[in-house]
Amino acid sequence: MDIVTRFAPSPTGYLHVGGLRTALYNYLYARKNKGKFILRIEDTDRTRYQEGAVENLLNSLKLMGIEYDSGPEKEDENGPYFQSKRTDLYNKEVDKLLKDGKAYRCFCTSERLGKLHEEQIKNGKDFKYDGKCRNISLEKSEERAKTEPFTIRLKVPESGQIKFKDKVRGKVKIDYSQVNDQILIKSDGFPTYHLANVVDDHYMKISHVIRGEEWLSSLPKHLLLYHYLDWKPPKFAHLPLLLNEDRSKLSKRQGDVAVKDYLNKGYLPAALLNFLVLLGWNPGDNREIFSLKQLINEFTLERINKSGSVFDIKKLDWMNGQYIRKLDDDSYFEEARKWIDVKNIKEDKLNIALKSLKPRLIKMTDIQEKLKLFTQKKFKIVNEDAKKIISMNSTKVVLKSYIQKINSTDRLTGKVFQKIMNEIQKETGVKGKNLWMPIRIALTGEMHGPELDYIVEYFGKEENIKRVRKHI
RNA sequence: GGCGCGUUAGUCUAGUGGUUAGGACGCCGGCCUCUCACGUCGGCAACACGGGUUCAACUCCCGUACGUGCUACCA
Repeated sequence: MDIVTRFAPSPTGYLHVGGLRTALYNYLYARKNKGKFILRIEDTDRTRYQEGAVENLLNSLKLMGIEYDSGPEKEDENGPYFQSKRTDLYNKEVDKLLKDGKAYRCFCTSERLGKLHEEQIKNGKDFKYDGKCRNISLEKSEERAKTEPFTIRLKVPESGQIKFKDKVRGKVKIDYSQVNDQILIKSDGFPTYHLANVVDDHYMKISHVIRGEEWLSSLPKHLLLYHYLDWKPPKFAHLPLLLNEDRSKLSKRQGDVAVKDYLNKGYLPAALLNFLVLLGWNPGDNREIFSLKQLINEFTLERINKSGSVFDIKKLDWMNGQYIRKLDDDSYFEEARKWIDVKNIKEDKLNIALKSLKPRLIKMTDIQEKLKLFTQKKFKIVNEDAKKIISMNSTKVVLKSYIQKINSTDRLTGKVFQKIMNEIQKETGVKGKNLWMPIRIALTGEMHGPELDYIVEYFGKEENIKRVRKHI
């Protein structure tokens, strides 16, 4: 069987990290099995549609490196890939259902439905449609349809139960008595998710539906639709939810959920992907760092787990740091430049500073702030300990000797600096903190920071002398 | 309320009847001729509870609790 998967978001805002993970799993499964990965836009709810949402979705996916084979801007014979452009198809199929008595027109007003719902809540009953229009004859229904507004509902068996297998959950069974006569076509003529989804998945030849757990409860409706239409249903895999820290469903309230937010904050796409793939899936051994290519190789549906996972930003931070350090220097320099705004610094000089920062970054947005240590022209020593150290007697001795020694070198590199410090230690007998800290403080004003090699080399001979002289 | 699904450390997870319950993040500590970070080494920390089944249950069954999803003319 040919493997075809799909990601089917609705254009109601930005791409959500949970959506990204769903897209990723679908993508990985398709690529792993040399199948196709499709993007379909589910825009049947005109009230929730947001301008620019589709462009945003496409753009986010692109930035994350997830490429689809068919979809918007990649239309082919199975398209169009916007549900709003496929209404004829849905109507054709629902007509069949109507004729076969598998669906029926419902003329109930939303007022009546609202009242019904209220009563059911009050009486503690199941919240279901009461079937008032269920047995209107087809002829009468056709007649009334000419003058009255209506919806079309799925005729769900009144008793019995449905059993099915989910690739993630295993065997699941649900009583039909629990399943509502779902509306298939809304009074505005547009289909609901349930109808459109099944029809599209069938005609787009989807072999595996990999989607969020929130759909598990409505799977009976979908399966029933496949059965009524005499179609072979695809395989299903319902993914565990992504959760907030308090274990509720991941939401905007408790932090960022848009993929763009994370990108803007300086998380690398590869790191975000790597982090997300591990929320609900594992390779079966202790490895944690994976490139997209490796993931394609390793991914299996069988290793997706059942329980929801908390989106732990601390681990994302760690992983992003890993990815930054893993970058080779040239790619790192190139990436870093996107995140900083510096003027009048020569490239190789800037690179020295950047390199010293590389092991210290969590997010790319950290760079600008950390770079200040190098770019600031003036500073005051505010730390009390630093003041103490800089005014010690041994400090004067060390600094004097330091100036003397760098005066007689032509180029002050990190290596030369190490040699000089060695000599100073031997000559003055000062060592450890008392030897090194004076240089650091004189150069930066701080007690903490990157390795001195880089700082010394960055400033060069003249600037070293200038800064150190002030403290003798 | 009903129904579905889930439950190994604070978090992500490995584990499929007999293990000193493994790894990762975080946290704590040692080391890395200055600091902080990186790295490295080590440490703390978990099978929700109660019944079964079995010579033996984290593992199988039932129940309870808790969490979560659905119960829309939203997806």
